[in-house]
Amino acid sequence: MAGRAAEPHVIWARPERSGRGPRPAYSRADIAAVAVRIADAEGLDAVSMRRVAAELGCGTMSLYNYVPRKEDLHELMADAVAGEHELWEPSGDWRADMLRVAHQTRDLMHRHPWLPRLMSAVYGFSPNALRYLEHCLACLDPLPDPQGVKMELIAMLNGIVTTYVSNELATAERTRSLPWSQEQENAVRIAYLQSRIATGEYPRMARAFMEDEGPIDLEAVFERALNRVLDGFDPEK
Amino acid sequence: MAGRAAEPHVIWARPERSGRGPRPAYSRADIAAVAVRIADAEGLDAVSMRRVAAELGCGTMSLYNYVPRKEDLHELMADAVAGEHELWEPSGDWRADMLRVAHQTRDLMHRHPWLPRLMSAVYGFSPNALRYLEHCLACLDPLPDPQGVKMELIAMLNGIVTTYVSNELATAERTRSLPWSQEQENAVRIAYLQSRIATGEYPRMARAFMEDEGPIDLEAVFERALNRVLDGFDPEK
DNA sequence: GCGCACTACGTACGGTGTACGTAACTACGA
DNA sequence: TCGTAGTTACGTACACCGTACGTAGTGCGC
Repeated sequence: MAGRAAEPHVIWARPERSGRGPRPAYSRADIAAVAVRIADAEGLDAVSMRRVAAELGCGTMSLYNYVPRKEDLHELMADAVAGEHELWEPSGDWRADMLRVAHQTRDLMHRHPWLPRLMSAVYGFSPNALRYLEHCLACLDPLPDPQGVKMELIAMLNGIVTTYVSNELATAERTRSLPWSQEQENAVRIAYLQSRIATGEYPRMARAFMEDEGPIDLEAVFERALNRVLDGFDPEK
Repeated sequence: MAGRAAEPHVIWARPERSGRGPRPAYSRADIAAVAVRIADAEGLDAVSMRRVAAELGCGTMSLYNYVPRKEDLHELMADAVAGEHELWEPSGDWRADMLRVAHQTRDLMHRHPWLPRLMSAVYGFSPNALRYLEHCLACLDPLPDPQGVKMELIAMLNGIVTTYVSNELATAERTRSLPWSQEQENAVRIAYLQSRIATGEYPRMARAFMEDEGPIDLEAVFERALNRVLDGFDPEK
C-alpha cells in the first residue's frame, strides 16, 4: 500500500516514522530541502514528484510513502521555509515587533519567490507555522484586545505582505520558464498599456501614469502600507 | 500557423478579428463564457484547453487560434467576470463608494470561487479591469491625494478582499474534486489542530481558540478589516 | 485573380499526478 | 520464537495535460 491518499488527512498528524518495516531512507526535512532547492533554482513548476524523487535518489513511487499527495509536498516546503523565521524575545513594543515580523516575511518571500503562490494553497498550521503564530501573539501581548482581534491583525498583516510581494515579483516568477526575458515581457505590456491609455478612455489612469516619474520605491510603498494597517489596530491612534 | 506563443504578448493587443481568412466561428466572449461556466461548476482545474474546445464544439487545436496560451484563457476568464462589476455614478462619499466596491468584489469572488487563485496569475489590465480601475479612481476624486496614493489604496483594498475571500473559501474550493466532503476534511484538520494545542506548546493560540465560541461572523470580520484599512487613508482621521 | 494570411483540426511528444501490483524487510503479538 | 501484518521500495500503466507541427481549405486585400 502506497500512502493513504484516498481519505482526508493532515500530513503533520502522520508520524514520520512508524515502528514496523525497514527504516525510511529519508526524512521529511531531506525531502523538503530538495523541493525547496529546486523551486528556488527553477521555479515552483519544476517541482514534480518525479523530479524530487530523482534528486533525492529514489524511485518516483517511493516518494509517495513519505508524501501521500503532491499537496503534502507543498505543505512540507511551506513549513521548511517558515522555519527560517527568526523568533526573538518580544521587545514590549508590539508595533516595532510586528514591523520586524512583516519585513522578515517579505525578505523570506523574496528569497523564495514561489512562496506567495503557495500561501493560499497550504493548510497554514504546520509545526513551524504554529511556532511563528505563537511568536506573533507573544509580540502582541502588550495589546489589550482579545486574542481574536490579534489573530485578525496577524492575518491582515500576512495578507498585506503576500499581496505586496506578489505584486513586486509579478512577472519575475511567472517568466522563469519562458523562452523570453522578463524585460521583454514587461516592455510589451507597458507598450500595450500606453496604447490603451492613449485612447483617452481612462483619463484618471492616464494622470496616474503621468505623475509617477522614475522607478517606484517598492520598499517605501510597502512600509507605508504596513503603517497604515497598524494604525488601524493602534489604540493610541 | 497556430497562434504565436513563442514570443511575449498581451492577448488584448491582438485584434479579435483580422481581415483575412474565414470568419472566426467564436468570439472571445463565447470562449470566456464556456470557461467560466466550467470553472463555476467544477472548479478551475476542470478548465483545460481540450475541455473548453470540446464544450465550444471545435477541435482542441482550433482553440489555439483564439487563445495562444492557456494563460490567455485565464486572462479571458478574469476579464469576463470583471465585466460583472456594476459601475455607478460616484456618490461623492469616497468611503461609502469604496466599501460598496469592496463588497461587490467579495460577492463576485463568492460567485466565482476560482477568481482569487487567478488574481495573482493574470495581467490585471484587461479592458474590463481598466474600466473597473477607472471607476475606482473616479470614486476617489474627492480625496486630495495624488493618483499614486489612490492606486495604492485600490491595490490594498483588492489585496484585502482577495486575502479574506481566499480564507473564507479555504477548503471549499480545494476539496471540489476530491472524493470526500469539505466537512470531513475540516473535521480532520480541526482534530489535528486541537491535538497540537493540547500539547500546551502554544498557550496563546490555545487561548485564542478557547475564546471564540460559535461560528465566526465572516462578514463582520471582513467589514472591520475594510474600515481599518480605509481609516489609514482617511485624511479626517 | 493571384497569393497569402487566416481558420480548422488530427497527430504526436513529452510531461504530469498517482493507482496498483509485487517483492523485500522488520517489529510486534501470540 | 515465529508467523504475520504493516511498512518500504519501485516498476508499470493510465488518464490526463499543454502545445508544436503539418496539412488542408477559405476568403480578403492587392
